[in-house]
Amino acid sequence: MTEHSDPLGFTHHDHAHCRESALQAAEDTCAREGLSLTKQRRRVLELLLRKHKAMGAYELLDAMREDGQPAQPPTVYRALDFLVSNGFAHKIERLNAFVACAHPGERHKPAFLLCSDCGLVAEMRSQGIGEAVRAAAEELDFALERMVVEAEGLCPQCRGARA
Amino acid sequence: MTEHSDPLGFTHHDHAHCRESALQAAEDTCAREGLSLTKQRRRVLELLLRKHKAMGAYELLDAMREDGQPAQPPTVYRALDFLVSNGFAHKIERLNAFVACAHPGERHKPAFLLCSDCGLVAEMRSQGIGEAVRAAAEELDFALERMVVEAEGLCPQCRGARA
DNA sequence: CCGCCTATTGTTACGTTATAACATGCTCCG
DNA sequence: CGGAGCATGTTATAACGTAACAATAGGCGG
Ligand SMILES: [Zn+2]
Ligand SMILES: [Zn+2]
Ligand SMILES: [Zn+2]
Ligand SMILES: [Zn+2]
Repeated sequence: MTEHSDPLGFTHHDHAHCRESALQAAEDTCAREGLSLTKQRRRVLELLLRKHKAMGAYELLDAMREDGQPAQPPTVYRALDFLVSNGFAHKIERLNAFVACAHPGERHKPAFLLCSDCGLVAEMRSQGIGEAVRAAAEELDFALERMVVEAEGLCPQCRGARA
Repeated sequence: MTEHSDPLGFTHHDHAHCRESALQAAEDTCAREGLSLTKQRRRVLELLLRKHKAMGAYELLDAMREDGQPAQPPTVYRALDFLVSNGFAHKIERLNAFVACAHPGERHKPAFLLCSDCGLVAEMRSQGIGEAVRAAAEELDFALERMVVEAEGLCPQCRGARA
Protein backbone atom coordinates (compact mmCIF):
# COMPACT_ATOMS: atom_id res chain seq x y z
CA MET A 1 0.00 0.00 0.00
CA THR A 2 1.67 3.13 -1.20
CA GLU A 3 1.25 6.64 0.03
CA HIS A 4 -1.11 7.55 -2.77
CA SER A 5 -3.28 4.52 -2.59
CA ASP A 6 -6.96 4.52 -1.87
CA PRO A 7 -7.82 7.78 -3.49
CA LEU A 8 -11.45 6.63 -3.53
CA GLY A 9 -12.97 8.07 -6.56
CA PHE A 10 -11.52 6.46 -9.61
CA THR A 11 -11.50 2.94 -8.28
CA HIS A 12 -14.35 0.52 -7.68
CA HIS A 13 -15.29 0.25 -4.07
CA ASP A 14 -18.18 -0.34 -1.74
CA HIS A 15 -19.56 3.13 -1.92
CA ALA A 16 -22.44 2.52 0.44
CA HIS A 17 -19.86 1.70 3.07
CA CYS A 18 -17.79 4.65 2.01
CA ARG A 19 -20.76 6.96 2.53
CA GLU A 20 -21.80 5.45 5.83
CA SER A 21 -18.37 5.56 7.33
CA ALA A 22 -17.88 9.15 6.29
CA LEU A 23 -21.13 10.12 7.95
CA GLN A 24 -20.18 8.16 11.02
CA ALA A 25 -16.80 9.84 11.14
CA ALA A 26 -18.53 13.21 10.97
CA GLU A 27 -20.87 12.25 13.80
CA ASP A 28 -17.97 11.06 15.89
CA THR A 29 -15.85 14.10 15.32
CA CYS A 30 -18.75 16.39 16.13
CA ALA A 31 -19.48 14.50 19.31
CA ARG A 32 -15.84 14.61 20.32
CA GLU A 33 -15.38 18.29 19.58
CA GLY A 34 -18.70 19.64 20.70
CA LEU A 35 -19.89 20.52 17.23
CA SER A 36 -23.40 19.99 16.03
CA LEU A 37 -24.13 18.14 12.85
CA THR A 38 -27.52 19.74 12.43
CA LYS A 39 -30.20 18.73 9.98
CA GLN A 40 -29.13 21.10 7.21
CA ARG A 41 -25.45 20.36 7.62
CA ARG A 42 -26.08 16.65 7.58
CA ARG A 43 -28.33 16.99 4.58
CA VAL A 44 -25.69 18.80 2.60
CA LEU A 45 -23.05 16.30 3.63
CA GLU A 46 -25.27 13.42 2.55
CA LEU A 47 -25.80 15.02 -0.83
CA LEU A 48 -22.08 15.49 -1.29
CA LEU A 49 -21.50 11.89 -0.31
CA ARG A 50 -23.71 10.52 -3.03
CA LYS A 51 -20.86 10.58 -5.53
CA HIS A 52 -17.19 11.31 -5.67
CA LYS A 53 -17.92 14.41 -7.66
CA ALA A 54 -17.88 18.06 -6.82
CA MET A 55 -21.24 19.78 -6.51
CA GLY A 56 -21.84 23.49 -6.84
CA ALA A 57 -23.86 25.28 -4.21
CA TYR A 58 -26.74 25.80 -6.61
CA GLU A 59 -26.66 22.19 -7.64
CA LEU A 60 -27.09 21.35 -3.97
CA LEU A 61 -29.96 23.81 -3.78
CA ASP A 62 -31.60 22.09 -6.75
CA ALA A 63 -31.24 18.74 -5.06
CA MET A 64 -32.75 20.12 -1.89
CA ARG A 65 -35.66 21.53 -3.80
CA GLU A 66 -36.17 18.21 -5.52
CA ASP A 67 -36.45 16.30 -2.32
CA GLY A 68 -39.18 18.59 -1.16
CA GLN A 69 -37.35 20.78 1.31
CA PRO A 70 -36.26 23.84 -0.59
CA ALA A 71 -33.63 26.12 0.86
CA GLN A 72 -32.04 29.47 0.10
CA PRO A 73 -28.42 30.13 -0.86
CA PRO A 74 -27.30 31.30 2.58
CA THR A 75 -28.51 28.06 4.08
CA VAL A 76 -26.39 25.93 1.84
CA TYR A 77 -23.37 28.21 2.02
CA ARG A 78 -23.56 28.17 5.78
CA ALA A 79 -23.72 24.41 5.83
CA LEU A 80 -20.78 24.28 3.45
CA ASP A 81 -18.78 26.66 5.61
CA PHE A 82 -19.32 24.38 8.54
CA LEU A 83 -18.42 21.25 6.64
CA VAL A 84 -15.33 22.79 5.09
CA SER A 85 -14.02 24.44 8.24
CA ASN A 86 -14.37 21.21 10.13
CA GLY A 87 -12.79 19.08 7.47
CA PHE A 88 -15.86 17.11 6.39
CA ALA A 89 -15.80 18.58 2.92
CA HIS A 90 -13.42 20.50 0.69
CA LYS A 91 -13.87 23.25 -1.82
CA ILE A 92 -12.51 22.58 -5.28
CA GLU A 93 -11.40 26.03 -6.33
CA ARG A 94 -11.01 25.16 -9.94
CA LEU A 95 -14.67 24.18 -10.14
CA ASN A 96 -16.22 26.53 -7.62
CA ALA A 97 -17.70 23.41 -6.17
CA PHE A 98 -17.53 21.18 -3.13
CA VAL A 99 -16.72 17.57 -2.45
CA ALA A 100 -17.10 15.38 0.62
CA CYS A 101 -13.81 14.59 2.29
CA ALA A 102 -12.61 11.12 1.44
CA HIS A 103 -10.46 10.81 4.54
CA PRO A 104 -12.54 12.34 7.29
CA GLY A 105 -11.06 12.35 10.73
CA GLU A 106 -7.49 12.31 9.48
CA ARG A 107 -5.54 15.54 9.60
CA HIS A 108 -4.52 16.27 6.06
CA LYS A 109 -3.67 18.85 3.47
CA PRO A 110 -5.64 17.43 0.60
CA ALA A 111 -4.58 17.25 -3.03
CA PHE A 112 -7.06 16.38 -5.74
CA LEU A 113 -7.19 14.75 -9.12
CA LEU A 114 -10.08 16.05 -11.22
CA CYS A 115 -11.20 14.11 -14.25
CA SER A 116 -12.17 16.61 -16.89
CA ASP A 117 -14.23 14.03 -18.72
CA CYS A 118 -16.41 12.26 -16.16
CA GLY A 119 -16.08 14.76 -13.36
CA LEU A 120 -14.89 12.30 -10.74
CA VAL A 121 -12.74 13.73 -8.00
CA ALA A 122 -10.09 11.74 -6.19
CA GLU A 123 -8.62 13.01 -2.98
CA MET A 124 -5.04 11.89 -2.57
CA ARG A 125 -3.10 11.45 0.60
CA SER A 126 0.07 12.52 -1.01
CA GLN A 127 2.78 13.19 1.50
CA GLY A 128 5.10 13.89 -1.38
CA ILE A 129 3.17 16.86 -2.71
CA GLY A 130 2.62 18.38 0.69
CA GLU A 131 6.31 17.99 1.42
CA ALA A 132 7.34 19.60 -1.84
CA VAL A 133 5.11 22.60 -1.20
CA ARG A 134 6.29 22.88 2.37
CA ALA A 135 9.91 22.76 1.24
CA ALA A 136 9.38 25.42 -1.39
CA ALA A 137 7.61 27.69 1.08
CA GLU A 138 10.31 27.20 3.67
CA GLU A 139 13.05 28.05 1.28
CA LEU A 140 11.40 31.39 0.61
CA ASP A 141 10.70 32.03 4.28
CA PHE A 142 6.99 31.86 3.61
CA ALA A 143 4.68 30.83 6.47
CA LEU A 144 2.49 28.24 4.84
CA GLU A 145 -1.05 28.04 6.16
CA ARG A 146 -3.11 26.35 3.53
CA MET A 147 -2.55 24.84 0.14
CA VAL A 148 -4.66 24.25 -2.93
CA VAL A 149 -3.49 21.43 -5.16
CA GLU A 150 -5.79 20.41 -7.96
CA ALA A 151 -4.55 18.36 -10.87
CA GLU A 152 -6.75 18.11 -13.93
CA GLY A 153 -6.67 15.42 -16.54
CA LEU A 154 -8.24 12.09 -17.38
CA CYS A 155 -8.96 9.39 -14.87
CA PRO A 156 -7.91 5.82 -15.74
CA GLN A 157 -11.40 4.96 -16.98
CA CYS A 158 -11.80 7.92 -19.28
CA ARG A 159 -8.23 7.75 -20.41
CA GLY A 160 -8.86 4.18 -21.56
CA ALA A 161 -12.13 5.08 -23.26
CA ARG A 162 -10.72 7.87 -25.37
CA ALA A 163 -11.31 7.38 -29.08
CA MET B 1 20.72 29.86 -7.48
CA THR B 2 18.27 27.26 -6.32
CA GLU B 3 15.26 25.97 -8.14
CA HIS B 4 12.91 28.19 -6.18
CA SER B 5 14.85 31.37 -6.42
CA ASP B 6 13.67 34.54 -8.02
CA PRO B 7 10.01 34.22 -7.24
CA LEU B 8 9.68 37.94 -7.85
CA GLY B 9 7.03 39.20 -5.62
CA PHE B 10 8.16 39.06 -2.05
CA THR B 11 11.66 40.31 -2.66
CA HIS B 12 12.90 43.78 -3.50
CA HIS B 13 13.76 44.18 -7.11
CA ASP B 14 13.83 46.66 -9.95
CA HIS B 15 10.18 46.44 -10.76
CA ALA B 16 10.31 48.92 -13.61
CA HIS B 17 12.71 46.57 -15.30
CA CYS B 18 10.57 43.62 -14.32
CA ARG B 19 7.57 45.22 -16.00
CA GLU B 20 9.43 46.28 -19.11
CA SER B 21 11.01 42.94 -19.69
CA ALA B 22 7.72 41.14 -19.26
CA LEU B 23 6.11 43.41 -21.84
CA GLN B 24 9.05 42.91 -24.13
CA ALA B 25 8.84 39.15 -23.73
CA ALA B 26 5.16 39.31 -24.62
CA GLU B 27 5.92 41.39 -27.71
CA ASP B 28 8.63 38.99 -28.76
CA THR B 29 6.55 35.90 -28.25
CA CYS B 30 3.67 37.41 -30.17
CA ALA B 31 5.94 38.40 -33.03
CA ARG B 32 7.49 34.94 -33.12
CA GLU B 33 4.18 33.08 -33.00
CA GLY B 34 2.06 35.32 -35.14
CA LEU B 35 -0.12 36.52 -32.28
CA SER B 36 -1.27 40.07 -31.90
CA LEU B 37 -0.78 41.96 -28.72
CA THR B 38 -3.55 44.41 -29.45
CA LYS B 39 -4.33 47.58 -27.59
CA GLN B 40 -6.79 46.04 -25.16
CA ARG B 41 -4.65 43.00 -24.49
CA ARG B 42 -1.61 45.12 -23.91
CA ARG B 43 -3.57 47.45 -21.68
CA VAL B 44 -4.74 44.62 -19.47
CA LEU B 45 -1.27 43.15 -19.33
CA GLU B 46 0.16 46.51 -18.31
CA LEU B 47 -2.38 46.83 -15.55
CA LEU B 48 -1.53 43.38 -14.27
CA LEU B 49 2.15 44.22 -14.38
CA ARG B 50 1.80 47.20 -12.10
CA LYS B 51 2.13 45.02 -9.02
CA HIS B 52 2.81 41.45 -8.12
CA LYS B 53 -0.76 41.08 -7.00
CA ALA B 54 -3.76 39.37 -8.45
CA MET B 55 -6.46 41.59 -9.91
CA GLY B 56 -10.06 40.61 -10.42
CA ALA B 57 -11.69 41.26 -13.77
CA TYR B 58 -13.89 43.98 -12.30
CA GLU B 59 -10.92 45.58 -10.62
CA LEU B 60 -9.34 45.78 -14.06
CA LEU B 61 -12.54 47.28 -15.41
CA ASP B 62 -12.44 49.91 -12.69
CA ALA B 63 -8.87 50.75 -13.56
CA MET B 64 -9.79 51.03 -17.22
CA ARG B 65 -12.64 53.35 -16.40
CA GLU B 66 -10.35 55.46 -14.23
CA ASP B 67 -7.89 56.05 -16.97
CA GLY B 68 -10.61 57.35 -19.20
CA GLN B 69 -11.19 54.40 -21.52
CA PRO B 70 -14.03 52.43 -20.01
CA ALA B 71 -14.67 48.89 -21.16
CA GLN B 72 -17.26 46.19 -20.70
CA PRO B 73 -16.76 42.81 -19.00
CA PRO B 74 -16.44 40.80 -22.22
CA THR B 75 -13.59 43.02 -23.32
CA VAL B 76 -11.54 42.36 -20.26
CA TYR B 77 -12.39 38.67 -20.11
CA ARG B 78 -11.37 38.28 -23.73
CA ALA B 79 -8.09 40.01 -23.11
CA LEU B 80 -7.54 37.79 -20.09
CA ASP B 81 -8.32 34.67 -22.11
CA PHE B 82 -5.70 35.68 -24.60
CA LEU B 83 -3.10 36.46 -21.97
CA VAL B 84 -3.75 33.29 -20.03
CA SER B 85 -3.86 30.94 -23.00
CA ASN B 86 -0.61 32.34 -24.29
CA GLY B 87 1.12 32.22 -20.95
CA PHE B 88 1.45 35.95 -20.32
CA ALA B 89 -0.79 35.79 -17.29
CA HIS B 90 -2.22 33.20 -14.93
CA LYS B 91 -5.50 32.80 -13.15
CA ILE B 92 -5.34 32.43 -9.39
CA GLU B 93 -8.27 30.13 -8.74
CA ARG B 94 -8.33 30.72 -5.04
CA LEU B 95 -8.89 34.44 -5.61
CA ASN B 96 -10.86 34.42 -8.83
CA ALA B 97 -8.25 36.84 -10.02
CA PHE B 98 -5.39 37.16 -12.44
CA VAL B 99 -1.70 37.87 -12.22
CA ALA B 100 0.93 38.65 -14.83
CA CYS B 101 3.31 35.80 -15.46
CA ALA B 102 6.60 36.32 -13.71
CA HIS B 103 8.51 34.05 -16.05
CA PRO B 104 7.14 34.84 -19.47
CA GLY B 105 8.62 33.00 -22.35
CA GLU B 106 9.62 29.99 -20.26
CA ARG B 107 7.51 26.90 -20.49
CA HIS B 108 6.27 26.22 -17.00
CA LYS B 109 3.59 24.74 -14.80
CA PRO B 110 3.36 27.55 -12.31
CA ALA B 111 2.93 27.27 -8.57
CA PHE B 112 2.08 30.26 -6.45
CA LEU B 113 2.56 31.60 -2.97
CA LEU B 114 -0.23 33.95 -1.94
CA CYS B 115 0.25 36.25 1.02
CA SER B 116 -3.05 36.45 2.83
CA ASP B 117 -2.03 39.67 4.52
CA CYS B 118 -0.59 41.97 1.86
CA GLY B 119 -1.92 40.16 -1.18
CA LEU B 120 1.41 39.76 -2.92
CA VAL B 121 1.69 36.80 -5.24
CA ALA B 122 4.94 35.01 -5.93
CA GLU B 123 5.23 32.64 -8.85
CA MET B 124 7.66 29.84 -8.13
CA ARG B 125 9.62 27.80 -10.58
CA SER B 126 9.41 24.76 -8.45
CA GLN B 127 10.42 21.65 -10.28
CA GLY B 128 9.93 19.74 -7.06
CA ILE B 129 6.22 20.42 -6.76
CA GLY B 130 5.51 19.71 -10.39
CA GLU B 131 7.44 16.46 -10.08
CA ALA B 132 5.57 15.40 -6.98
CA VAL B 133 2.23 16.00 -8.67
CA ARG B 134 3.32 14.23 -11.80
CA ALA B 135 4.53 11.27 -9.76
CA ALA B 136 1.28 11.03 -7.81
CA ALA B 137 -0.78 11.21 -11.00
CA GLU B 138 1.32 8.58 -12.68
CA GLU B 139 1.00 6.20 -9.81
CA LEU B 140 -2.77 6.36 -10.13
CA ASP B 141 -2.69 6.06 -13.90
CA PHE B 142 -4.10 9.54 -14.24
CA ALA B 143 -3.34 11.50 -17.41
CA LEU B 144 -2.26 14.85 -16.04
CA GLU B 145 -3.06 17.84 -18.20
CA ARG B 146 -3.00 20.86 -15.98
CA MET B 147 -2.31 21.62 -12.37
CA VAL B 148 -3.30 24.30 -9.91
CA VAL B 149 -0.93 24.84 -7.00
CA GLU B 150 -1.62 27.77 -4.76
CA ALA B 151 -0.12 27.99 -1.29
CA GLU B 152 -1.53 30.54 1.09
CA GLY B 153 0.18 32.01 4.09
CA LEU B 154 2.32 34.96 5.12
CA CYS B 155 5.11 36.36 3.03
CA PRO B 156 8.44 37.07 4.76
CA GLN B 157 7.55 40.74 5.23
CA CYS B 158 4.14 40.18 6.77
CA ARG B 159 5.37 37.26 8.79
CA GLY B 160 7.97 39.51 10.36
CA ALA B 161 5.47 42.28 11.02
CA ARG B 162 2.98 40.13 12.87
CA ALA B 163 2.15 41.45 16.34
C1' DC C 1 -8.75 51.52 -54.96
C1' DC C 2 -12.31 48.00 -54.10
C1' DG C 3 -14.48 44.21 -52.12
C1' DC C 4 -13.89 40.42 -49.29
C1' DC C 5 -12.29 37.71 -45.36
C1' DT C 6 -10.87 37.19 -40.74
C1' DA C 7 -9.79 38.70 -36.23
C1' DT C 8 -10.91 41.84 -32.80
C1' DT C 9 -13.78 44.81 -30.31
C1' DG C 10 -18.30 46.89 -28.91
C1' DT C 11 -22.83 46.32 -26.79
C1' DT C 12 -26.67 44.38 -24.52
C1' DA C 13 -28.38 41.23 -21.82
C1' DC C 14 -28.13 37.44 -18.83
C1' DG C 15 -26.32 33.39 -16.04
C1' DT C 16 -23.77 31.77 -12.07
C1' DT C 17 -21.54 32.08 -7.64
C1' DA C 18 -21.49 34.18 -3.14
C1' DT C 19 -22.64 37.32 0.75
C1' DA C 20 -24.78 41.21 3.68
C1' DA C 21 -28.18 42.25 6.80
C1' DC C 22 -31.73 41.45 9.66
C1' DA C 23 -35.62 38.58 11.47
C1' DT C 24 -36.95 34.38 13.62
C1' DG C 25 -36.64 30.22 16.13
C1' DC C 26 -34.47 26.86 19.21
C1' DT C 27 -32.16 24.98 23.20
C1' DC C 28 -29.75 25.08 27.20
C1' DC C 29 -29.32 26.65 31.61
C1' DG C 30 -30.09 29.48 35.62
C1' DC D 1 -39.77 32.15 32.73
C1' DG D 2 -36.08 34.64 30.42
C1' DG D 3 -32.01 35.57 28.39
C1' DA D 4 -27.74 34.06 25.84
C1' DG D 5 -25.90 31.90 21.97
C1' DC D 6 -26.19 29.41 18.00
C1' DA D 7 -28.62 28.00 13.95
C1' DT D 8 -31.83 28.98 10.41
C1' DG D 9 -35.09 31.69 7.48
C1' DT D 10 -35.71 35.56 4.28
C1' DT D 11 -34.82 39.28 1.26
C1' DA D 12 -31.97 41.61 -1.42
C1' DT D 13 -27.75 42.41 -3.72
C1' DA D 14 -22.76 41.97 -4.75
C1' DA D 15 -19.14 39.74 -7.43
C1' DC D 16 -17.73 36.85 -11.12
C1' DG D 17 -18.39 35.24 -15.82
C1' DT D 18 -20.57 34.39 -20.60
C1' DA D 19 -23.90 34.20 -24.80
C1' DA D 20 -25.17 36.34 -28.82
C1' DC D 21 -25.00 39.48 -32.24
C1' DA D 22 -23.47 44.01 -34.28
C1' DA D 23 -19.82 46.99 -35.68
C1' DT D 24 -15.00 47.80 -36.87
C1' DA D 25 -10.43 47.27 -38.44
C1' DG D 26 -6.79 45.51 -41.05
C1' DG D 27 -4.75 42.40 -44.64
C1' DC D 28 -4.95 40.66 -49.29
C1' DG D 29 -6.23 39.35 -53.92
C1' DG D 30 -8.33 41.46 -57.81
ZN1 LIG E 1 -17.02 5.95 -2.34
ZN1 LIG F 1 -10.13 15.44 2.95
ZN1 LIG G 1 8.52 43.07 -10.25
ZN1 LIG H 1 4.13 32.10 -15.26
